[in-house]
Amino acid sequence: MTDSTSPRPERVRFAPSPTGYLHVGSARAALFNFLHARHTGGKFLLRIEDTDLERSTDDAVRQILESMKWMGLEADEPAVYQTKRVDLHARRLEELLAAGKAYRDYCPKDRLDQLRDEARAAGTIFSYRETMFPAEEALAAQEAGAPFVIRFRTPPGEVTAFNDLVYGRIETANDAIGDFVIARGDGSPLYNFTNVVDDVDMGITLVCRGEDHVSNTPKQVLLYQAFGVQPPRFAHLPLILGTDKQKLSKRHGATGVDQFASLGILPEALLNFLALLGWAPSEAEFDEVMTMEELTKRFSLDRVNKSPAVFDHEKLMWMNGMHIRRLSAEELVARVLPVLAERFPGEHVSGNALVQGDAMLRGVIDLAKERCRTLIEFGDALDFFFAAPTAWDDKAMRKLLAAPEAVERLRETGRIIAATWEGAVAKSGIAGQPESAERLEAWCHTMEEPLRAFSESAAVKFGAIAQPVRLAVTGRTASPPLFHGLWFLGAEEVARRIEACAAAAEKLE
RNA sequence: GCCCGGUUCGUCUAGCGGUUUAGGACAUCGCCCUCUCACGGCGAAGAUCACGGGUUCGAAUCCCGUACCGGGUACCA
Repeated sequence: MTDSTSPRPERVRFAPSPTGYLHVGSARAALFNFLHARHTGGKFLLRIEDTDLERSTDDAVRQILESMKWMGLEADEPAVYQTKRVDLHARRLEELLAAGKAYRDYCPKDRLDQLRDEARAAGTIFSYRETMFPAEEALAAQEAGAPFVIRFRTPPGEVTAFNDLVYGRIETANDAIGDFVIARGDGSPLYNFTNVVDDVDMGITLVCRGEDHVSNTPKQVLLYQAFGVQPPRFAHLPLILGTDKQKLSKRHGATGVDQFASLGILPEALLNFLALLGWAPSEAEFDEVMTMEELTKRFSLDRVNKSPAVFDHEKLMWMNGMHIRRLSAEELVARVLPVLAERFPGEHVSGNALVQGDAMLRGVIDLAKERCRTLIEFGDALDFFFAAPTAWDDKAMRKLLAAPEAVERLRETGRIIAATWEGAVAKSGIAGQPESAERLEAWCHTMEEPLRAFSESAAVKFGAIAQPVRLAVTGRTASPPLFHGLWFLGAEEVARRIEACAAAAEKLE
């Protein structure tokens, strides 16, 4: 069995241009490179392509680095900054010039535009050749010290091809490529050139990047040939689209890695989701929720799809919930705590009267983990632990507590809870802290018994007893398990909230 | 315009000439679990495999054309 991607340790790189935040499409390219490197036991490198001084910013560099770190996709070697390698680029440029593989082109811009227009009018592709600018004019321009660019002298008549790991063999006629510009008039090198020079210098063996680069690839292959080196292998990745099948952009919602972080998305969930956009393991049925270890083990570039994929935000949310539930209790607390601290500032988060200490916090967070799809949602689900409700769901109030006998039943329920409390503590062996889930469980059962009895004697369903209490205590009809919540809140607080709600119900109109 | 690429349930996908009444996942709907909401379990609905021609005993799978979508067409990356 020959596997084209597993045995040889590969040196790959992620090469973003720092013109903004890290887009999820780029993040996926980074991820695929990372997975491939790990899968083959190779190296994952980072190169900042900042040769466009107009658009590159330090802030973008910082932001990209931060996002990469957040995702855990850190490079195995120090990041390479292209602007710091001007000497190397200049040297390579001089080599090409000296070998006659590149030349100074003096054709003025308006002349170029004219040629382009002519080609378009004729319905053919425009590809520049040095013969298009008469030699004598070029000589005159040179002597006059006119501006020029440096172009690669593309061998005419040939076909340049490469075998893409994803798209297969792609052939391009050199005459459709033409003599492309590799350096600006001021001598600063351009993308296709620096890309090749640096990939050669960094010993890159496989280039994996977005599909928008396929048309650049033949030019790069030509450059590799000009330098007399074997081109790396190539793998291009299909684009990520929005729900309207257009290229994913800001108007589709979050597109930046940093935005997903602040939405309460776990990096492992984002990565897992992104991995499954355009790639799938070989089994027809498999658990889609995977760790990086599992992804690394199963990942293979030759199973990447050719067609673009729509970014399904709903599925990301589901996957995030799955990853939240798979986190250990300690890990979960560590992730949720900052969210809670920001949402409920001050002494409330740890050591206040309602939620005391980390053990309490941990217990309370655990109550919500099955109902939260993002870290942010923990704040929504647990808000009543940090402050008593100031208002109760109006629809529920009218449905549950409109009748005077219903309000009286709520008060009676409150009295039963208060009366049962201490006995339940004693019987369950639970003290001030939730030392064990078993004891808390026992406390809940002991508390539940007399309320069950009450519902029977009152000839109402148990829900008719529990729901009003839930409403009183949380302000809502949906919450984490009621009895667990009561215990964390404490007897006095529960009593206070029940009375406040009952009083409000009486004023209902 | 020209060059290149893509097209399987709403979405992500499995499928590489017969094992397919096209499998799984998200979302949707129903049932179960149940103090609510979730989680979990079970089930349903959902794809004339873009369309039209071929090749073949046989095609979602191979070939050609058309349509639609996308990428590129820079002294950007």
